[in-house]
Amino acid sequence: MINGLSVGGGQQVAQVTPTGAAIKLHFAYNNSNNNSSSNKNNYNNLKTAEPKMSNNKHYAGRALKIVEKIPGASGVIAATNANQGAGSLVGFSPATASYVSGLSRDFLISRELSQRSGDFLTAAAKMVSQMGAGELRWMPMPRTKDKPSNAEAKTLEREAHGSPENAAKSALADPQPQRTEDQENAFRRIEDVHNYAKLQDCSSDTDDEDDEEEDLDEEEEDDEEEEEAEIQVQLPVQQEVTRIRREAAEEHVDVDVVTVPQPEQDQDSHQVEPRQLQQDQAADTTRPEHHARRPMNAFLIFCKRHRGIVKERYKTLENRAITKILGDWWAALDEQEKHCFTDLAQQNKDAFFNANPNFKWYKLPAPPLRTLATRPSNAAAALLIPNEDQPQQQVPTSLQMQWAERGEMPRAMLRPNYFKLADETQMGELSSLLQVQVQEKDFALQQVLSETSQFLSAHMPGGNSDGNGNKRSLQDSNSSNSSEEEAASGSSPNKKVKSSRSCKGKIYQELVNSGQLAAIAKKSKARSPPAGGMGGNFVDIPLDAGPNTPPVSPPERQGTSPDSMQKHMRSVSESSSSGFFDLEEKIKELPALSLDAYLQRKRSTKKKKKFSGTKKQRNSNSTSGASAASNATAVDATAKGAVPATNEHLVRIKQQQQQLQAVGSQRRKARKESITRRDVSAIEQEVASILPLTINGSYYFNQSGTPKAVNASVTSSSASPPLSSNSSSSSSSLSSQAAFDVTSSTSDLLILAEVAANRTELTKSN
DNA sequence: GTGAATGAAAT
DNA sequence: ATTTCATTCAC
Repeated sequence: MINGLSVGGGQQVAQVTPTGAAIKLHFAYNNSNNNSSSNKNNYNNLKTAEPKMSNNKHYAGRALKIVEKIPGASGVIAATNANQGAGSLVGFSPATASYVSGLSRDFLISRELSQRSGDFLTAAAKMVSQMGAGELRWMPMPRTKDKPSNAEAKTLEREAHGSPENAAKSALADPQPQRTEDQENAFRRIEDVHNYAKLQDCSSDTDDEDDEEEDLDEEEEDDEEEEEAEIQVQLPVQQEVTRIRREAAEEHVDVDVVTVPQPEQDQDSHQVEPRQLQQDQAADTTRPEHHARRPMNAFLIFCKRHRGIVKERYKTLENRAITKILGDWWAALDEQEKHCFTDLAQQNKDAFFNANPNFKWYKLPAPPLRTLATRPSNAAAALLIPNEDQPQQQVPTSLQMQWAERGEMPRAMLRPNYFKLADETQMGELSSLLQVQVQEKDFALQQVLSETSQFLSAHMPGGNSDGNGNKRSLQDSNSSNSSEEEAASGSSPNKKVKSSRSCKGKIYQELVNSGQLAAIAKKSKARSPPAGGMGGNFVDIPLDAGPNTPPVSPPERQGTSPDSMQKHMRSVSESSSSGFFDLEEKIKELPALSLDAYLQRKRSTKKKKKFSGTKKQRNSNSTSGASAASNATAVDATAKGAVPATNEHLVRIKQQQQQLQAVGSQRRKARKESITRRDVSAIEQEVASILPLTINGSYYFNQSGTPKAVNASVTSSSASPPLSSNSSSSSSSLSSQAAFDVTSSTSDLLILAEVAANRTELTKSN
């Protein structure tokens, strides 16, 4: 049997929008684990089912999909008909193609149904014959999903039309169909579809469709019960099927193609054609429509810009703790300081909405949560990892993010594609159509690419320079898809270009050459003088400064640093793709605020507060009690064991801390229980238990005590003067403050983090 | 209440 | 493999 494609494999869908002009191809790769093992079974017998249609009119816009499954290949192919007779595309995944002996390896066909029905049919017939009717499936294109929970789009099948299909259906349904009949039926179906397409004139299904589709979402809602059973059976399969976006309908011209690479696929496929660009765009296929992500607000931008900085300094802090610090830091900023962030946020927002006029803050079913894997950073990482020399940890690049948005995109990038159009000869109008549509956008892209290619050829003697800028560009384009904006709006669907890491350098260079990066390059150079001495709060921190990655000197970046390259690339690509608003880049460009300045400020604030007497106490009750314990200063203890460097650091922090005190934001909510074991609170507790800290001028007490077994080392540490040398030590107020917020103040956090870190190290050493 | 970024940790 | 968390902000 054809066991199928791994469900997890990939999904590919070709969709033609009703309007003649609009052709939408969607290939989605289904990353999500395919859960149900049952899927396999389902695949084993592909059946053709008749799609149900509640309304013809709805149906009108809808294309039928033929889904095919190939052993070993996860690909699903869907063919849709354009009702209007515009064109329908049928895509065969390479794997499929190969599978079908009769077809050429890369056989992808797209054509207008009406005009080239013959070819289409022929191809279909071949497929059928090869695969057996059982393997063909008709599917409606609706993008409905039944539940948000199911990330995968589920396609409901609907009746294309007509009764005749039932027979066919039943036949097809038969698990062990006989070839001839099945084939016959399949063939017939195709024909019907074809005819239907011709007849139908759906002018536009857009809005209506949506509604309709929603209805469809509920499987059970369909009137026809009869088919229910079968549908359900197929359901799993359907799930796998990529959801096609309807958006295309809205945008007639828009061509959206998403390709999902299949593992096996060969590479040669990368073609330089515009389509790939398109593919990028569609990336998220699986996702619900609005996949554009909300624009980041000022704070998030700030976080993005500074998280790495904070993290670098407090390596041991948990991300959440860092977030807290960032929050606090943010709160400490004054309007002016915030201005650049707020301003950028606003710009971004404007650009975003510009690009995605239809974006709704709250959209339909919320898109499935992004999983770690799908997260921008991760996704990118995954992609990049293979080659990456340097892990890019820091700020997820915009590319990553974008990829993440699209989810599957990355893979697509990696594996060049899968969805190719058939030979141009065969493609006929399709390609021209695509090109036309894409043309404009591509143009800009092409320019950039060409530059890049030139650059490459000039500078990269290595095999890279294929001389064909296009290719490269195409690849790049695949990956690229940038900004959210694009995704949703489709405003610049085609353009997004992102390069896979291999091209980073090139891209970067391109950008530089093109002048887009010039500004950046300059900046970086400017920054190069490490001396940090900018007086104000702003610090020159290399953008990249990530916890692990040492700041990259400008030269490096330009030259070869993969990371930097990547980032730049990204930004470049983004910018080009997204209408030139490159948030990522802009964020990088933003001056980093000085953490020290912030700390300083904190101190002073604290002092003031101190004087004032009570501070805010927002503490929630946290129980974390630190045991009263000893007086030894934690710091010292830790210091001993700890790495020297850390020590100093610690000390410094202590001091700061002492002074800092006041800052904690009042607004913070009580901390929720943390799930993490080693979460900040835990750290705090430990620390507390171990050392009676004076934080923020007050001592922490534990109420309940249980000092945790502290490391011997720590304990052992002699009591040395309290952290603070100064005022803090004092005391103060044991009492009231004693209750420190569960969420320790940021400053406390910092200290605690240090301590914890040291402690950890000590432990290790022990 | 949601999700935008982030990434470790929990599930 | 997914969800939680911690933050702020805009809806």
